[in-house]
Amino acid sequence: MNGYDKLLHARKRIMESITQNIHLFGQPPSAGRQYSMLFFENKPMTLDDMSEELGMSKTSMSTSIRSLAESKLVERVWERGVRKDLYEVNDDWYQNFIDTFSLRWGRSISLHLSAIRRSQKELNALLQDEKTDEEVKELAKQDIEKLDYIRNYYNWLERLVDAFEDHEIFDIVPKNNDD
Amino acid sequence: MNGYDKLLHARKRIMESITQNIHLFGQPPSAGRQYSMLFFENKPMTLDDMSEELGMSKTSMSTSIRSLAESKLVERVWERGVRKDLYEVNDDWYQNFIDTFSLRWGRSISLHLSAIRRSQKELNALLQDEKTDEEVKELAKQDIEKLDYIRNYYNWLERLVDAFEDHEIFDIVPKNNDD
DNA sequence: TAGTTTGTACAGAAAAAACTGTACAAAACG
DNA sequence: CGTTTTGTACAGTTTTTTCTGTACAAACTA
Repeated sequence: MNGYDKLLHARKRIMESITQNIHLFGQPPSAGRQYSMLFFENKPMTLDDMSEELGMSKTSMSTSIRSLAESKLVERVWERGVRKDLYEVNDDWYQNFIDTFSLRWGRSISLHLSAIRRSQKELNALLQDEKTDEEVKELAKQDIEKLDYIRNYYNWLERLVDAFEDHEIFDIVPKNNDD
Repeated sequence: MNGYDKLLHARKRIMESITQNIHLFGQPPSAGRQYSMLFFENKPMTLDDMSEELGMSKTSMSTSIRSLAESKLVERVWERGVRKDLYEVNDDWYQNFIDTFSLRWGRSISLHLSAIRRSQKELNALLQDEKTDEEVKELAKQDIEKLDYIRNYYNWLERLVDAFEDHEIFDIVPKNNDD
């Protein structure tokens, strides 16, 4: 095995590692191969480049690169004289992590909080209503308590997301570690 | 609609919200229905209870409850005189979040770090070797630099996971918020 | 303007994940 | 000890996701 092959071998290990974990960023497998290829490629690539390099359809490249771009894992770049779309990796992995984290959990948080608000309103109405059975009232009380708990949890999660987004998190877990 | 139906309606909204987001905990949809049912049920349930209540196969209940238990989202409890396995939700949602977070990212971290270590070793060997082409050496240098960057990132992520696991995170994002 | 080139919409194929039903081993019971 | 109950392994089915190939609209070129 010559030097260049050894280099490729070392790269390939990392590429597979990335590919196997891209699902943590909500990306399909092909996006993982694509991302890891772009990571080692030192210049921006076109859809046709990627298609050829990975031996996959151009359609597939198009959809997965869009998914990667929406999650800000890759970026479109412009180069004079080049008509095709060019893409390269967004190389701030810390920010990538933060963006993905807020996106994934943020959706869940707002969905839950609005559901909780509505249900608590209904349950409170049930408590106020004198026509409601005592047993049902008892259950409603229990449910309201449970919803109070998870509402507090989601509030915490919301503040956690904020702490990531405004980089407060780096105060307790700093980036720089020279070990 | 009578009082009890209204209660169930309010519950159902929350249950669907939970079901739709259970994938964030790496759980299949059926586990979501199961979990949310257990959440409102005020006593532990057996596989047969769940199967009947959800109208799903017992096999399905068995596999998804195991998945939930492995992620510590539910717990097996014991009750005298009851032969069947009984399950109830683990109601510390903060800890659930932390456990899932560490599990999901922890796997990725150790996988990546070991891949990086190996590849960096190979690339360094390539640099030392006088038989290696200059061009290849140049590429190797670039790759080592890239791997240094992501190694630092994964070290950060590892410390982040630690900060969650030992609850340091509650220092900057405290649980108690009485709004 | 006509002729290319380029990205993506859409329909269908292939692969993966989720779920079901049967069968059976292990445990509990009497 | 034999009988019954209980959870799960496994094979097969359904559903969902991922990927491909064709077709076409928009953008660029000359």
